[in-house]
Amino acid sequence: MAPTPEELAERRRNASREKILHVAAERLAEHGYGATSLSDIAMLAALEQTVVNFHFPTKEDLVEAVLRTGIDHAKAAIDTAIEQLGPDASGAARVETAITAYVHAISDQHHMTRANIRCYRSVPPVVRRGLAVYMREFVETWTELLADGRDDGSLRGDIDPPVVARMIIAALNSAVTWMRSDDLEHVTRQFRQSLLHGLMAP
Amino acid sequence: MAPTPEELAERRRNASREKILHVAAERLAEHGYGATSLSDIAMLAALEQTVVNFHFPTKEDLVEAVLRTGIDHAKAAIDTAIEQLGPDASGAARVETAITAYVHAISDQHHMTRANIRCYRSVPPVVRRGLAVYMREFVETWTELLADGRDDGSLRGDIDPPVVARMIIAALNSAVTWMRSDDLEHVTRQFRQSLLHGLMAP
DNA sequence: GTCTATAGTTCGATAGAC
DNA sequence: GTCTATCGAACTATAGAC
Repeated sequence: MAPTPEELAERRRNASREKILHVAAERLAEHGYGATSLSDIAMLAALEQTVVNFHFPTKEDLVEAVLRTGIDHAKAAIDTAIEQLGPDASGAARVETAITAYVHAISDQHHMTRANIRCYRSVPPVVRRGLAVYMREFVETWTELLADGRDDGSLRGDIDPPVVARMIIAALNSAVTWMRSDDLEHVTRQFRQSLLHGLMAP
Repeated sequence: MAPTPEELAERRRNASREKILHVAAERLAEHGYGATSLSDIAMLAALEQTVVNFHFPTKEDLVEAVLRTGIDHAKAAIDTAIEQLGPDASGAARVETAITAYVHAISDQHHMTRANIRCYRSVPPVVRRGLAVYMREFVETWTELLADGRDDGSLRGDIDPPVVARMIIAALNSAVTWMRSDDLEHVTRQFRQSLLHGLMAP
């Protein structure tokens, strides 16, 4: 059955919308919130600036959509990796897997996740409030992993999960600033070793 | 001897300049670069906006001065603490001391250091370039501490100092976002234990 | 849905009097 | 050194034609 004119219009609308989200993520990840204007995004998407405002009434709406998707992708990457580990894995093994999965998720080509890491703190308060619940859930994913490991005896008994969770996330996030793609495996290994086994000589 | 009119003028100039630096640091640390206008700073300093431009020709000049001082303070805090440790301390002991000193340096009331942590990534490229050499030195301080510890056998032999240095700095920096002043000692202890001894159960 | 034109802000920076 | 007045640039958002 041939698509109706309405269907064609919707496809075109969605195509523009997706294109905008994609280039916005690249631009936000690369240049940050303040240095990303709607005109820049429109130009990179080969559109007029007003078209961007048509799809996203305000800049805040657009940025929030990008960053929220970035959080979802990171969370999904971790969840998937842990599921593949099976239900009998220790807490320590799951934390190790989560570290690997997350560092991979923030490497090149995951623009939305990188945009979130780069821009979350510099975005207007309205946007941050809209994202707060998703970020909280993300932190809680790590907190629960750590608490499970502490309770099953595979992790130290004296760690404070909420504190350590935020420390780990920040440590891993820093890699977006300086990690190159050919460093990925090396950096991931350093992170796993340092965080799980510590810096002290055995 | 009574101060000459020139001396009085200079004192007044320096007082305004210091006041501007102080309130700018508070504002930058609290609201970030994009949400800090020269008018805000002027208002908080009980001055006109043009006076700010008199002391600092551009916003970039002002922000760079604040952030540079913040880096210097952090570096000085670490150097002082390590000196007090004496020349015979192991690399591991020095890293532990540096962690404690740095977390204290980024707690409340150190507005310039907190401004640097909060704003370094969102500041215009010109400013970041002006600060790059100081930041590099700061990272190298940590890199050398880690390399010393690795070489004297107190730290693991397989750590990659530049990678781990940046990881540690990011991990500690994250505390500015969520640490409350009554958490200071608890958080510092968690950081030291997690980073030095790892998360795994012994 | 997209384009042209423009309204309406905000902000950084400058000129000149005192 | 500080104040008054103002310029000019950049950007978000809206109105209306097609």
